[in-house]
Amino acid sequence: MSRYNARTVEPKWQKAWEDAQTFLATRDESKPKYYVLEMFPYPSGRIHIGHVRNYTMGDVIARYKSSCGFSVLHPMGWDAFGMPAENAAMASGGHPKDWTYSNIADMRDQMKPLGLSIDWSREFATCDPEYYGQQQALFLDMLEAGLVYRKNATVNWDPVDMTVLANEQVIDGKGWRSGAPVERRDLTQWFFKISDMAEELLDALDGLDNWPEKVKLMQANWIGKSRGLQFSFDLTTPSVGHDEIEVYTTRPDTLMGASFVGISPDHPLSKALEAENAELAAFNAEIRKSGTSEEALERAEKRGFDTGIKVKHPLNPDWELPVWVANFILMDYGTGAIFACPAHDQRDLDFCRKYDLPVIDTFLALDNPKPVENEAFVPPKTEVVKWIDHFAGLDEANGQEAIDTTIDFAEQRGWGNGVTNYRLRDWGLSRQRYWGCPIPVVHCKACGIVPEKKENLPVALPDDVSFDIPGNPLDRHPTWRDTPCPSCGKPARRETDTMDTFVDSSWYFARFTAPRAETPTVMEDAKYWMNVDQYIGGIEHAILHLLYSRFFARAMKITGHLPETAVEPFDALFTQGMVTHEIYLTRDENDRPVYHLPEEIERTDTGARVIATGEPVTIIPSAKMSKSKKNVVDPVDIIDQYGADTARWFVLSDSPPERDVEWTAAGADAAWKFLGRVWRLAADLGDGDDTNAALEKATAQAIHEVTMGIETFGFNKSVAKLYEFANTIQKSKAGPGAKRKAIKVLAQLMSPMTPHLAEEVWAHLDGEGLIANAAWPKADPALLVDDMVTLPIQINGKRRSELQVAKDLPKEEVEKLALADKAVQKALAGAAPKKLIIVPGRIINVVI
RNA sequence: GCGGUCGUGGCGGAAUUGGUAGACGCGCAGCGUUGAGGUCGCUGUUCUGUAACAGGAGUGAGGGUUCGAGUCCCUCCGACCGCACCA
Repeated sequence: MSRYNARTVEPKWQKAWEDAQTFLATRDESKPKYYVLEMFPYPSGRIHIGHVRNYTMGDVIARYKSSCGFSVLHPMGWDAFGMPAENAAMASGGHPKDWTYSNIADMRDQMKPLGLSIDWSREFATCDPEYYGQQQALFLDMLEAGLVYRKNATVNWDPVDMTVLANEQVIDGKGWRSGAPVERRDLTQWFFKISDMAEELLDALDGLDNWPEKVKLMQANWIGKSRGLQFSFDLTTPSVGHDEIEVYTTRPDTLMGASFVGISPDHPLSKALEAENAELAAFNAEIRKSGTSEEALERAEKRGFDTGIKVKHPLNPDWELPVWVANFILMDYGTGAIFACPAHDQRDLDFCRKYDLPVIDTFLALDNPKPVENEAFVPPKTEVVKWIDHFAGLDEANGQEAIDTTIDFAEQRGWGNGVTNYRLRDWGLSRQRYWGCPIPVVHCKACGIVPEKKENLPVALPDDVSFDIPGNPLDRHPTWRDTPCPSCGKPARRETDTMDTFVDSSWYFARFTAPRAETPTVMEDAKYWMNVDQYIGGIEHAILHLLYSRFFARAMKITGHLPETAVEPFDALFTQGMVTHEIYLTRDENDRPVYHLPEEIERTDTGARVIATGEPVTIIPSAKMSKSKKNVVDPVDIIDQYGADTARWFVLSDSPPERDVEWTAAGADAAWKFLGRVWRLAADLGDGDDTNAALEKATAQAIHEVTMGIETFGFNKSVAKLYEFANTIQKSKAGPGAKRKAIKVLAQLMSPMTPHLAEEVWAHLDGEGLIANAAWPKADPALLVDDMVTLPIQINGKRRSELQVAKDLPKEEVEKLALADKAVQKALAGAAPKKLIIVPGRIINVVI
């Protein structure tokens, strides 16, 4: 008996596929197309077992769809711009370009042995000038279409390194390298007008039937549509050129509970007051010494500064409210000014308790009408509450009714307007960094901002740069930066900001349809291949990447680069879970954590211990893989040890694809053993004309269930069914002819998951051609129906017995049989049942 | 802080979407194969209980709806993802 040897078998079939160009995507108008895409990786240099899971899922779909007669596009590329390349250059010299391309080469070498059905002829990296040049062309078209503009925006500034910091580089309000407290700083930056499409991006979510509900919900919340009231508070005395403060509120119904008016430290009034109020200037300066992330702002302790200015309450001119500058008010949302109603907003309440401001209830709960103390009363907008003094005359009403009534009231009397607002802000794309796509514009003293001419694209990054000085090397590059104005020809300066890497990943899926074209896309190809039929990636991209891509697809339609039908570029989305691994932890003498590699520990009856020292180990299960925690599984090691099919089989087993899966050595071993068992089934098999009805029925059921599993992204269920089917074949007493037929189907059903083994089995059993090109098996529907069913009998909801009946036995007959059942007889003890529930084909419940 | 998700045996997980909880795999136990170990094959395996049945308990905790709840609703606890310059 020959042993299955993945090490020789896998490269053999990979070569066979390559020689036959099996996975080359061709635009074949005679066939339906299918576009499978997994989110492309960042070229860190090492593939991760999470990549293996992601790409294997896509590969299963791609191979399956191909077997079903589709012309499949399954491409791969690299999300290759970004900070890690620059960080590497700063840390250890070298050039981001060399670092990136060498990483790509390494990762490609690690990926190819997985045997993925990828059309590698379409591969590109976003840092290829051929790609980002087309991105620059897109940018210019978007600029012309009015989809891009400039405005001021706040960034994290490291005053020591003299550089802009990303949010992740700000740790506890300090720069990660310098340790200096960061400051907020205003810069003029480029923006995409995504907020203009807020309504459209929100509405269109309804049509995305094959997206996870949770992703749509997260996007809807992110867009954050709200209707509220915009109105002004008049200052009692005009101050620094301001005589009113315009506020936006989503709860105008609580206006009688107003306690103060709050403005953002960056509000124009606050900034104007700084000039004459040193104390406020100091306060604002202090507040600006925090990160710009929303999380940092919201979590910061509530702080405020009383400006001394007073405003009049719009409903009662005798009622004066103080104006405070408060750190939790965002200048980006609404008007950058609010009125605070502490009784019905926890943040406002915390603030008022801290600064001893009044708390006024405006409504009370019907069942528990207690005044607010230290917990704001914030009922759902659907809950009916009792109003204390509603100025528009409400008594008992729910929040939504109150809001609507109040807006109408204000509009009728002309002191306020109902306004629809969105939380979604415009997308700032400027980055003060080298390793990104240059923004193709020129700053000319005479002509202002001038787009680069398309024939001059790409505006390529210069290679002769260094990273030994902080800041953007483009900014200080002597020749690249200086360029003649495309309009007047006089000396001018290039824009030295580059684009956010989210731009690169917002249209790569479209580029894959014509990756070598001299325009961003080619309409014929885009029309044939778009949309992506199945997109697969991590849940961490649920909001930004997907929202930006949806925006870009619309922008590309407007600028003529995508057809109208492609404005929602991803027909179906699947978000897969992580691959996790246990962490092995001990503590050193100072109680600091010490992490151990799996090979450094051994299992004991009670847990595990360090082999070298015998020290007991704490095992943390299901942890995200991280180098520093020493729990990373390298796919290259797994492929060396077991082969790609084992790794592929494992990552599809056990966990549902949307959930995390824990990598275990024992699980990998089990996968490997199973593949060996399948090979042995086929290896010594004879031939014959014999048939076997039971095996044929099992085969039909396996085809049905495995296919359903793949169609519904239940790969773990397909895997379980394949185990069962293999067990059935193994235990079957059928002759070699019948078994041969069953095993060939088994190989086909396994081929999307373990393609190398499947080819080997197929070839061994004299299958025709490559299994990759064989048509997907079809189940005989007649073999899928059972004539008899087993009905469980419950007594008072507890299973007590069961009944074998013909599938179509009339209800009355089932009833008779159920009541005649021994367990039922015993429980009834001669009495009649209170109720008898019979769900045909499902269950019987006798209520006593 | 805000938004979203998840929680089932010793472990990973299944459950036709409100109808037999624990499929399938790991681990463990017993038996067989093997010179031994591993491999391989067979049998068993939620807990409790029993000689064996019977019986009882059971899906993070508590409550509710229902003939019937892992699944629906409410409260709480824990873990994870995102928060606009990480990709």
